[in-house]
Amino acid sequence: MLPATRKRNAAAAGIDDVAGLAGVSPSTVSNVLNHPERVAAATIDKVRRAIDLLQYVPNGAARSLAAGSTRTVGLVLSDLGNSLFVDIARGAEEYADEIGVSIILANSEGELRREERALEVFEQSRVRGSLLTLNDADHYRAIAARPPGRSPIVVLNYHDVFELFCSAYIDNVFGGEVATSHLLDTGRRRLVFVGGPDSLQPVQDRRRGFLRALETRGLSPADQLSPDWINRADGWRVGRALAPRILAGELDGIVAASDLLAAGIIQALAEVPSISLPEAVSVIGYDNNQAAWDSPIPISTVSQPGVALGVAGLTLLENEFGSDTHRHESVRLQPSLIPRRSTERR
Amino acid sequence: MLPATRKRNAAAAGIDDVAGLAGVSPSTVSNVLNHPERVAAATIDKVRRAIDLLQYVPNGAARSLAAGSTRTVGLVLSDLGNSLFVDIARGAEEYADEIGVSIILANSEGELRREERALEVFEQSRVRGSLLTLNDADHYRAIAARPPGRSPIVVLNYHDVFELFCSAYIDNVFGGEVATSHLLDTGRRRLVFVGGPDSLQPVQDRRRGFLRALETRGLSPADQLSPDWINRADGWRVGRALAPRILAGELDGIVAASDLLAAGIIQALAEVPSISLPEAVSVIGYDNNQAAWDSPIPISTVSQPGVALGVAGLTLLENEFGSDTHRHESVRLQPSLIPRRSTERR
DNA sequence: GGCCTCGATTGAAGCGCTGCAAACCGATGT
DNA sequence: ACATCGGTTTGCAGCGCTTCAATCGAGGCC
Repeated sequence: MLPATRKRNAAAAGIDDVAGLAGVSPSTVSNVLNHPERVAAATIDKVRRAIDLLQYVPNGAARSLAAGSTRTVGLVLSDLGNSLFVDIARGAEEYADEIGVSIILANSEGELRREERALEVFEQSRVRGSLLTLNDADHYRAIAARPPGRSPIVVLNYHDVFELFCSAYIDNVFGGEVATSHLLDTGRRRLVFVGGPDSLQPVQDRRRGFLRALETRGLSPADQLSPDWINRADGWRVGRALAPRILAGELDGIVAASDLLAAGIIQALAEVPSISLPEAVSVIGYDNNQAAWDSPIPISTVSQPGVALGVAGLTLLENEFGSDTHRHESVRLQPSLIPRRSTERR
Repeated sequence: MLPATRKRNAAAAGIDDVAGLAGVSPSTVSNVLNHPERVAAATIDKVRRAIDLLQYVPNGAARSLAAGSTRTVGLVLSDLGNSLFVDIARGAEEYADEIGVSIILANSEGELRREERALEVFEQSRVRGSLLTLNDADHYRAIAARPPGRSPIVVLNYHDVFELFCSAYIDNVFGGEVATSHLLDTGRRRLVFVGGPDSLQPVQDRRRGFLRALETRGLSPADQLSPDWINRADGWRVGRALAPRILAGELDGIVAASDLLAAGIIQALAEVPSISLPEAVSVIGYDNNQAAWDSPIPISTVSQPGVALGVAGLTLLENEFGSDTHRHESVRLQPSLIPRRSTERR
């Protein structure tokens, strides 16, 4: 390893130093930290003062070793570029703060290898448990096949139908339905769904929601398009292709599987002077991204409760951690409609 | 297909169990893990087999307690929504992997309170040191005023002129210069800079680079605009305002302080049929965001070496950790030009 | 053969903290 | 006056691992 050059601070204060200064025993200092209710108010004061004075920072390693458990949970995020995951982190962190837990993050880039490695690192640091965002069934299977971990895992943003884990996810079918119903409610009838590929479970679900909403009212889709991906450029191409059909009156509403897609479509349509939005055609996106509100024509969208997802995940984890007789459960969260100008009634 | 039940391991194997199974002493197991060069090859084999068999996961808390140091470093990111920071994380993680260190992330949302809290959590887990991305001078001052930490901090994406810390940052003045020179090189002469507010140090620097590039060639700016912020919507407004001036031939090149800004400008201009890009006007952005390549007219941009920044930061940290006689240093990284269609020669 | 050397292995001593049971103490009840 | 009783405080025994000095054993050498 490294040569013995390990002293930065002359000597970091330990619990004994604090105890000495405060004139109590180390145990009492420990109690102040962990079970303040057992300690007399005056003593707490003395000890706190000593802690401040010495700038004592308890050694987490020693704490968790002695206590046999941590107050840390791991969170593996699969795409830091996606605001949904950032929201999940935000929610989990917020709630963690509340219950006095700390969160450590890891970024898997959606790669299975890194998901596994992150879980390993977490297990080494003896987290209480881990939250893991998952995208597709293959990863799910791989994770489930891991040797039974020491600490519970809660799966986020993926519906674990087998209930091998606790899971929390967002109801994308419902989201698609909500988006579609909104267009129907504002008087549109000739709707097209834009989104692909269907190998992405959320996209597939949104499409299913779209179809279900129409079916419920005895309508059928004007069309369904599956661009290669769901980015702005794909939307732009779709928009170009759709423009003539809009002018021909073939369709009056577009349900896009993502805000980027919707933004691209709107952008393409804006370049056609004879099409004015939202009169000629309503467009709704999905995700409540920056792209949606930060657009010349603010885009209606379906907002995913990422923050709530984070909170729900952590809650599940804490439950599982507490009980011995635990049955895995799934929590389903509902997305919500955010109407903006792009779907205003004409 | 999948095991229907998972139960937690009754008792996780410890180093003694491994030692027992392998028929050696716990010390030897420890040596296999930490100083394999001291152990006979045959013994290593035996021990490794036992470890696998028992699925032994060493207890990190105990390790770092006994060893007195960790192989973990903390990384505080100020904006997970910005791909630069995600790249920094990627770079740091990559290099960390290489040198056998693990990274724990925290998300500060650019809030000082959370930056401080994250550093505290890191210190409790006795990281080797922390990487901290900073935005503005106030935070820098607050962090510098903290009681001298036990572990070194390296500041990222902020030029610490006082050298209170090691720092690694990207040369935004140079970036602005490169962007501007590119427009000049492609025959544009009447350039305008768009970006604000100047309280963001990077924006200010980019503007300075813009001015410097012009000055070098004895030119002066056609104009400088300072929208409230640097998002797409701001760009869109700027674009609307600029359109008539472009038609009037007042300007033929736009240097935007961010890709979102550039994308907004281009979007606004695209709606004016008589302006065609990039013939009428060249636009260059900054950041190499998705917004830049994923645009109907791919946007030239200046790419920031986020990955390299992460690597540089971790390198600085490791240096500081190793040596006793350490002098803080700053590493400056150069951004690079990515020419795309939006600045093609007319 | 006895002695020395050197790589490989081991036992014991903590790392800094927490949990627990035991100890303490002033107050209360009889 | 003495036993009792909560609320507080304390001493002690580890938590699971690493480290370091001590030990072991197999050659090598005179």
